[in-house]
Amino acid sequence: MKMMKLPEKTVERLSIYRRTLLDCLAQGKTHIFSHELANLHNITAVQVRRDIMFIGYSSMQRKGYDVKELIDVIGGIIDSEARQNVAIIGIGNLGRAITTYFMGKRSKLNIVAAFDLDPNKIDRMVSGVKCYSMQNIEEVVKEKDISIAILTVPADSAAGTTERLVQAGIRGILNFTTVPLNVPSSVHLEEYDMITSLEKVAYFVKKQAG
Amino acid sequence: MKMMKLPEKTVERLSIYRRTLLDCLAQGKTHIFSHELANLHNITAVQVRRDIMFIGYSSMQRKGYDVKELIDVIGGIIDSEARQNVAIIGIGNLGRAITTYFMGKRSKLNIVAAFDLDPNKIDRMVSGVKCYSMQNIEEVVKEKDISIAILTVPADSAAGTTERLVQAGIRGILNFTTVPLNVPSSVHLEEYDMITSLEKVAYFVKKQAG
DNA sequence: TAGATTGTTAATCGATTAACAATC
DNA sequence: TAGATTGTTAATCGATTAACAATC
Repeated sequence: MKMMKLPEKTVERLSIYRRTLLDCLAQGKTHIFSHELANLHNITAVQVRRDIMFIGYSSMQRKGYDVKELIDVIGGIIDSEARQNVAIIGIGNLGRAITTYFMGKRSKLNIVAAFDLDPNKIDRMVSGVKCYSMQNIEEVVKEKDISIAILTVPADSAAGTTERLVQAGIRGILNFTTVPLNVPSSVHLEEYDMITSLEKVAYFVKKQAG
Repeated sequence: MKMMKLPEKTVERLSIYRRTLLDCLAQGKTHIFSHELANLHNITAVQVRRDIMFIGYSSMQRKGYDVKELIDVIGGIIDSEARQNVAIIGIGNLGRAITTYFMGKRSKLNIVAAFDLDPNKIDRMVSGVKCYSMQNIEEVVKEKDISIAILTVPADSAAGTTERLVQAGIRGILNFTTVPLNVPSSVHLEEYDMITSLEKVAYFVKKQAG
């Protein structure tokens, strides 16, 4: 069955629902109503139902959604069938924070390599991941079949490193640098800018002061 | 002059434009066309012009926007007149990464305190910021007039800590934990979820594989 | 049944883009 | 002038919400 393209926001929420559902399961909860799931995320029950409609899941009874089934259905939609290998590019404070965060959490996404310039890190394990030299990006990406890169390098090397990742055949990049990147449309790019987030909070806090 | 409410996305882009413009200024560029600014961010020139229209700035000549003036106008819109004090709650890898990132960068936003449970950090400087005990959140927030909190604590203490921050009178929270938070509407909440971002990249990478 | 809940269509809201007159 | 650029209105697109029939 070929799946229709999901709205971006729905994909994001499905990822979040799944984690909440896993918590519910761990607590022994077998069914959950749309309004319960909605309250846990400060959104409306209609939105939850619409998202679930998109993935074609139905609850059958009026007892709410079956937690276990829903977890599996979401997994079937957003997970890849095969494992997807991930690399951290730049294993400084941020790189280590992200790595520590993910290690052992998700089954289909595996952080299989880190890259850095620091000779003290190269060829060692850092936060549980083998660190390679930046010089070997191309080889290691191919050798380990890495399709996704998390970019946590200093701003001045962001553009150059991205160029090399694209050349090496990476398919998706999650960019934590404050440099806007240019990639071909065949590479999926997700950018997160901490400074913007903080300035945004500051702006809305100021506004309220009115 | 009372400023009209800006769209959220416009606020985000203004923050990004400003940093690009500061780079341009540093490179001695005095004027910039809408299409140049657009190309630097992979967006359209129309969008840039519309954002600039929102803040009521005009270029006067057909020589593009005056870089310096535009920086100032954006600052006048998104910055607070007074300084805004920021605290990092939880100064682990992520907290340190963020702190290092911001230190000395922005003039109106100041990270003035960190909080942690680790006795080795309390009452010391960590990444250039004084670290206080979590037990003293309420006092220090008031004493130092902290209006914004960056939440980088472990998931299991996220909800409790948020409760205390709200009680202490915080006005805005930037949440990096994977726990969705509940705050009164008077507190501006911005959430960033790394796991969702990575799962989203993975989903779209998979899709392309078709 | 009456009440709670779901799934879905239509309406609304917000953000982006197309189109174009005005300006230098 | 002709060409490039801007500022702005109208049209489009995408996401959320309101409304409601169907189900248990």
